[in-house]
Amino acid sequence: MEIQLHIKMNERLFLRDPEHTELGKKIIQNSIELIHKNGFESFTFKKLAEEIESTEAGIYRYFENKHRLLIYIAAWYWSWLQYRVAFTTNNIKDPTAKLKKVIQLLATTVVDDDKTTHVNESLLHQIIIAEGSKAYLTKHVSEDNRDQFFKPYKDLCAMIAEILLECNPKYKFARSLASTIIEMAHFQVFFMYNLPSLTDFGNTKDELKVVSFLEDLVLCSLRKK
Amino acid sequence: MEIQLHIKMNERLFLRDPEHTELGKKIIQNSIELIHKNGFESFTFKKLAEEIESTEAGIYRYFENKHRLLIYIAAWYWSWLQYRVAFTTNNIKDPTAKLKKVIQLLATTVVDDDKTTHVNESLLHQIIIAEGSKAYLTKHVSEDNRDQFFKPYKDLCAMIAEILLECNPKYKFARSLASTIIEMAHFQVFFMYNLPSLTDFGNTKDELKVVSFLEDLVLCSLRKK
DNA sequence: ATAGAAAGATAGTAATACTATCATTAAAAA
DNA sequence: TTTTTAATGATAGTATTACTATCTTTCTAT
Repeated sequence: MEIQLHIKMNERLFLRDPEHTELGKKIIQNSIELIHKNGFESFTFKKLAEEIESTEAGIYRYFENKHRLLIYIAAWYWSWLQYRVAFTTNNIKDPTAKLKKVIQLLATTVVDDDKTTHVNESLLHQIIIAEGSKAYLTKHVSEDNRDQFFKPYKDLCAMIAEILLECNPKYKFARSLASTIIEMAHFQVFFMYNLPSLTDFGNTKDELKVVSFLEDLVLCSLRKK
Repeated sequence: MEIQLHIKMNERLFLRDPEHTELGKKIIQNSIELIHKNGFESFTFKKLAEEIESTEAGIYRYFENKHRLLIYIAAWYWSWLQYRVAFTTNNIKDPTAKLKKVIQLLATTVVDDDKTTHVNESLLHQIIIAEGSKAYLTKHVSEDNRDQFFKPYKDLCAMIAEILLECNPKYKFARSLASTIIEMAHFQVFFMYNLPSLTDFGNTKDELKVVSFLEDLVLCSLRKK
């Protein structure tokens, strides 16, 4: 049995749908690899074109600019995570157990998922840790938000907030705690590897310790007082 | 009585010390204004030169590139915050009270401090919220870290971690919680204004609610179990 | 009076971030 | 089978960015 996972993306994110063509898929796949390798700042459509043996102009037919492409792959990532959260927590009754699953999904290394051929989820996860915030840390966030570019992120946040409220319906900051979990699952891992003294896990580099920290943080907050 | 506050900066951050000359001070002051106005992405040394009626080449005598300048002003900000934390919490015995002060300093709007003439702290605070992470979210973090560029941030984090340990010496994640407080004090404010559904404060836009959230988060975690 | 440091003026280069145009190929519709 | 259309390739060109280099002028400390 072969199952293909297809994520329907916001059409305003691209000029031509990259999922529909070979070149499009190559663009996604190779931009993930290039951004992972050299970072978003030094990533250019020219370099990408050389990598896939196409032309710069060809890539501009798919994406307005490299920032849109970043938003695209970030949105894809958040959609995919939401699917994984839904899948993983399905049939689990205990909201605390659900929460633990979610934290683990967010903070630990991803293994490449064969259900999507042209996306290397492992690299993507690392990209989002290091570059994801740049998708919204711009002067045009609000416009981009109006165009619904961040809907997948916001949906995931809302989903986690619901689980938090299942744990404790009286908790007052469900959304903020949800976005804190998401951001910190990534930042603490980034810090652990790159600025270790900002964490308590620098010597072991063990992602499971980030999980412990977040579990402790969240479960304490939700405990009824 | 006039008191001047001077922050000694890491010398590797600049080519010529901007605090020592008129042009240097103008560079700092106006780059803060320009980055605040148009964002870091669209900020260039050319535009800055026009603004201060100097030349691009002149600015390159002070900073290697605009990213170094960003690190510089971020480092200045973190040093300044550390000073404020030390000043504000001085003579307070109760560690919980200290903590509350710290959270407030981090999350609420800054009023321009006359002790420093060439830095508009209010704008600076807003810049760091929106652009601060870009200082370290790069492929060359580790090198920059080796050059001690993030020392002020790490010192502040360590200082907050100490207060956390005063509250509860058995708490296991003091550094990670400290960096979480710092990051979230900024991100939650950013989200509140720009992606409100990621928070619980979108309708009121009240920074004090971010303070409440963080206080709740931190104090729960530190409570002895 | 003069040496040295800082700033101004100007020029130039390679790379980036695009836009435009025209030809070619491949697949789908008539 | 022909015709249309969609996608791609090839090439060129522009404005801006991110620098480096050089030479002159101004100011200031000795």
